[in-house]
Amino acid sequence: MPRPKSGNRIEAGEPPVDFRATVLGIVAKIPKGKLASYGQVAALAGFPQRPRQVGMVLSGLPEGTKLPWHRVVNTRGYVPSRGRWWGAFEQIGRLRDEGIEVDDLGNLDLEAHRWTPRS
DNA sequence: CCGATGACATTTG
DNA sequence: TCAAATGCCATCG
Repeated sequence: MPRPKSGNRIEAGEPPVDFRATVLGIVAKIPKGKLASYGQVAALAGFPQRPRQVGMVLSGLPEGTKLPWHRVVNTRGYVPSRGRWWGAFEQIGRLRDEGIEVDDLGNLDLEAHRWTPRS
């Protein structure tokens, strides 16, 4: 597996941090064509007050990750940074492939595709 | 150890 | 309605 260049925080200790693992688990459960906000995922992970750390976890995701992290957006309803970030543009294109309406800026209709977990 | 930063959220002006 | 300020917690330098 690729060894991410220095700067990848995921291996910065890489302890059994359930937070990271849990968050990734939640993201992995997001069905195709659905969207979830950071606060949503954080809350499902058991930490309703830690949306930022969720972003940090996703920021350390390896390039070959299978997690549909691109389905995780903020409450505003747009993909991270609208392209300011390293690879948002490519992920935006993937969202379109999922059947989600996304414009070039990464803006999308979160409420229209809001993923709601059921007990 | 302490200060600054951050793929955010929420509240106030 | 939009823009700005504040809060929360973890990681980085």
